[in-house]
Amino acid sequence: MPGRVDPRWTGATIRESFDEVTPELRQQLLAWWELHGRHGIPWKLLPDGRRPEPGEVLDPYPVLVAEVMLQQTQLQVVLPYWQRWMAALPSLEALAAAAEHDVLMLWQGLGYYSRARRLHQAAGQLLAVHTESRKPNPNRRLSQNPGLSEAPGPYDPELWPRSLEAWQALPGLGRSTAASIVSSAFDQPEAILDGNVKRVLARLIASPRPPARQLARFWQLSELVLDPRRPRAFNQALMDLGASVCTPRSPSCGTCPWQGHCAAYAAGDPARFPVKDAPRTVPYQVIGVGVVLDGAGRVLIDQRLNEGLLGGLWEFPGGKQEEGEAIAATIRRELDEELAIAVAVGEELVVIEHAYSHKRLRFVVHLCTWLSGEPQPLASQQVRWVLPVELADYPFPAANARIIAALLEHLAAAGAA
DNA sequence: GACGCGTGGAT
DNA sequence: TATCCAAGCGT
Repeated sequence: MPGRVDPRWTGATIRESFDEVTPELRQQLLAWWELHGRHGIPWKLLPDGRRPEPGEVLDPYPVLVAEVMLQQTQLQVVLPYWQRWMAALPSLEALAAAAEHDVLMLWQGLGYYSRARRLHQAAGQLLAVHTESRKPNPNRRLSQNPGLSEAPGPYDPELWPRSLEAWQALPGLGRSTAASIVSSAFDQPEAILDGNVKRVLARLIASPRPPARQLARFWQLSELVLDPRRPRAFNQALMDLGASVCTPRSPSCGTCPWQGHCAAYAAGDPARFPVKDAPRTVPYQVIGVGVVLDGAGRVLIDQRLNEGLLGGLWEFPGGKQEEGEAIAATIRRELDEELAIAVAVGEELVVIEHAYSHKRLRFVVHLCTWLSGEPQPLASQQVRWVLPVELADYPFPAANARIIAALLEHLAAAGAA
């Protein structure tokens, strides 16, 4: 039954039901937020720079872009990417019309690249629905097409869904991102559940189990505490609290508006929450990489498949070193298997250690000379010979960006000699 | 429900 | 330096 908390959640200072303390929790958090919250986030302001009043609507497009960028990514990292994106693709129409290549260029360095491609798809879907609904349709009754008589807002209200379900149906948008969008843009009462909220709530109730194993209950709890009168402000306040006060390592409980209600604080060791599962050991692999040059000074790159790691980005070809295999042999074998070319492996260009979320790689990069075979995209979307100066026009993952830097240094040194 | 999926900031 | 972890989603 909604509106009632599992008795096991009740911590030392939460003796009755949550229903009785939620008004106080809301008031305390919002009062704290007015003084200490992050109020300058650009996509949460009106065009004139004012904060929106309760119920006032924001343009959903900047919010959509920001919320997808913010998935598993900190605010200060997102900000410059969002600024650059909005300058390049200032509208949903511009995004939908953009080439995927340009979308990935704007996302380069942010990570989780499927987000960019799915956001691109989502823009196309939103616009396709809109275009379809605008087509004259003799079978559609007028009453089925409301909105045409509504007063025009600062954005096209017909273009953007209001319901959580419609947003969540878009690629790359799950419940939390969809809820963030509708609560931010429309001030609708939908609960969110990101890392900040999980941590704050886990401490509030001193949850003995990892949030990931209690997702339904954490969603329910986020719904319970949400202030339905000021959902936009409340959700933002909850995240700000987690980001600035209820931090992972050493929370500043002395300044927390919820200290008096926090079961983890009452238990004496708030940093013990949220309880975590034991971390998985990440595999370690050595990758042989070939920077293949032809006689015209061009270098060979390929575009990765959309599925899997770094999908859609470009790279220098290579692959995993096998047991007992010399790295030069790895490079020759991989370029034969994946590109059907023969190369002579030359000097080592650079060695790069790089950690992903789920594996650690050591890239051993060698300059190579192309010998024979027209490169084939046997394990990639496409392959291309480009001049080194043209590498800046392709989206590369972070580790490959370091290879490019090393290559340009090498060429500059060779040219100067 | 577990796992794959990037990168950089903070400590 | 090593580790944690971030405005999560799709499969």
